[in-house]
Amino acid sequence: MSKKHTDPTPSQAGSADGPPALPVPRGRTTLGMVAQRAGVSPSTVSRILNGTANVSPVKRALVERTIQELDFRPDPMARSLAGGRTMSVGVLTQFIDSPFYGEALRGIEDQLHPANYSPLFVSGHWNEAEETSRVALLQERKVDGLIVLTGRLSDAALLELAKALPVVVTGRRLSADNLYSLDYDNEEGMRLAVRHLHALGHRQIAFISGPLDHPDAQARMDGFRGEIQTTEPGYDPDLVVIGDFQESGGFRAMGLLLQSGRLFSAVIAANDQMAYGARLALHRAGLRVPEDVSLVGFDDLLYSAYTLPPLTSVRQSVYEVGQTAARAMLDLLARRTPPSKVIPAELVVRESTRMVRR
Amino acid sequence: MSKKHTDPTPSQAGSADGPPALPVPRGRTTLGMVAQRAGVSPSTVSRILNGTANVSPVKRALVERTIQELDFRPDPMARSLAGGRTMSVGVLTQFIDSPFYGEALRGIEDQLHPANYSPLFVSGHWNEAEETSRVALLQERKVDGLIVLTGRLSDAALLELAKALPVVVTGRRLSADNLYSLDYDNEEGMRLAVRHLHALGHRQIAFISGPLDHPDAQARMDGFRGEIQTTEPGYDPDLVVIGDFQESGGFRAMGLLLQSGRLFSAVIAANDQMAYGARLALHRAGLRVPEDVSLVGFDDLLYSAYTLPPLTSVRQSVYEVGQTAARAMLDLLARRTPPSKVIPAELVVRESTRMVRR
DNA sequence: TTGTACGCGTTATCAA
DNA sequence: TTGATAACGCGTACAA
Repeated sequence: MSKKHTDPTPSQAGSADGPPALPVPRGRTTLGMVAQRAGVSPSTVSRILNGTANVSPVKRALVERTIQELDFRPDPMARSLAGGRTMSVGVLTQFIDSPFYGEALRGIEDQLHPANYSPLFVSGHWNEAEETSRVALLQERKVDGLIVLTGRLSDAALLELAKALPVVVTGRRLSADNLYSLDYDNEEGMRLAVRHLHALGHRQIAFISGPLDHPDAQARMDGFRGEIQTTEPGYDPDLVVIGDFQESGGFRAMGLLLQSGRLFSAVIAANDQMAYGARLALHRAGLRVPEDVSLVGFDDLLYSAYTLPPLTSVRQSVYEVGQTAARAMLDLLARRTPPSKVIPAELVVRESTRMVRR
Repeated sequence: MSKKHTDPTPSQAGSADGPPALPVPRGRTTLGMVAQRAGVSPSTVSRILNGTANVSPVKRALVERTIQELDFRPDPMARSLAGGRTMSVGVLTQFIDSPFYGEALRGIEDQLHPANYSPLFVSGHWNEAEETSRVALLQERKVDGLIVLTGRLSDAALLELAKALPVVVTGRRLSADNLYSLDYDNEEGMRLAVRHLHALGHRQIAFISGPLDHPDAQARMDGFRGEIQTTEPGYDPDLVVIGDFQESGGFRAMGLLLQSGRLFSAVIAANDQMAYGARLALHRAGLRVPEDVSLVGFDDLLYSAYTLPPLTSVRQSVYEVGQTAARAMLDLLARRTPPSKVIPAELVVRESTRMVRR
């Protein structure tokens, strides 16, 4: 009789006290209460919850009904303490408000939520030390898995992590047990851009690169260089300038290009943001896009369809990358082998490119 | 002698095995181990950690040193289970990749982290039911506090929540114990925009509103209407059209405006994204900005400085909103009263507006 | 000021 | 198949 929680007034929701009232943080139904009410032991309830062992169909049904009635949901914290899952997966991104990776976050969220997992977002700011400490934080929080969006962690560090928990990493080609890597095809995307311009008759193609210590930037640069080398005048280092993946960097880079006096009829920016900056610089210099120079971006941000002129850009659905990463994580978590999948790059031709002027 | 964890090999970090190796998830140092090593009771360690009671300076120093040596960090889960804090605060936003609220998330993150709190981001998608369920999820996860970025929860729901945990809301004017609300001044911002245009001689000013069931949209609409009513021709309902806060909606809205045959020399869009769409529609119609029509946006997104022409827009530092909200939360958590602060709106004049043509 | 003992809600081990 | 029982790591009455 001295039990603490007795008669836990089930389902008292939906009374007539106003609109969608928040489910009253009821005196917290516990697993023990369910067990008691169903007349079974706590272990049995736990087993049913986790599918840890076989339970007789009758008891299972009974317990499941009771769970419904009491609207019982296991406490993630208690679960974690006891060595179970936290139903959360850590997501290491670089800036929480990145227009590029942002879509990936949404993809992850959209996939994880229906599976009852919660993403835990942390930002590494493109700084290895910071990434390392954020990942440590995630481990403290006992995430069940870790999704790493590119970033600067070493392959070795990732491999090491994969020994402790399932890891999904994008922007890399790595192979290991408990580790799934998902590389989008930066090189191919860049090749597409070069070929497009080439087909339009452009021969002097300038390139605004991202910072080369940035994995995406390096890959895109490789793609550009590789493809351009197979064409007419070949690769010309004077036609490439390094930016910082920001609008301002693109602006400055274009300024440099213009100053250099080198001629070019087209420009590829390693990302859309730099393309925006470059476009403004061209405008300031009295040059029109695409009449005077063609411009190609990379990423196909949402805005790019609405810039003036609408920007031709290389698209690799980052949203899809996020979704795929999350699904792979779910697979890993369920001890299934995720299907390998490549996110294709695709060129979206709009109005910033046209046939070279003769 | 049958203790489980003995001699927990302290600080084995920084050996010569490669670059910034991840701090080996050591066999987890526990509070008990600290206590044992320092020769005090676990409770004493706990008290020092939480400042729960007075401890003699000598023991305190000793324990603190031991904590350093062992690199001990309390387990958030265990802490939560035992009724302590989780050192996490829930953040309800609407879309994790919103270009507008994204900056706020960064502001929150930047403030919370140094204080050792982790944000837990969830998205409500402008859907009251979803917001409610996400908040419930946050409560399950036992967040210490809750930051709500605008959204559709009722004031009543918020007030109810504030009884259970500290709450900070933006985009609202609410007052209650344990609740801090932070309203940015949409109305004033809109007034600024109208006055600017008016000063340039514009009299026929069209307005592209956001969806009116959206709090920000309503406030901005109110601001526009209020100010325009005090001027020359007054408020003309035919000159306002409802958009959806997206580029595409701005595009369509401008199309409608153009079709209507009504004359106007300037347009205000309730947010930058719609301004982008409107600008493209104007372009398609052969109208130039600002030569033929002046255009003003709202939010001053990062891109707006790089659009063609650079967009005149109303700025209210969302980053600052995030920071302020987070600081207020920290205050609430520490049982201090947050200073009331208003985030001022400011007009950033660029090149999309000019004197009306006569 | 300090220590002991218990409880938080769950999972895991071991018997039965 | 099921049920006790012991952790998990920490906070906190309560006692000393």
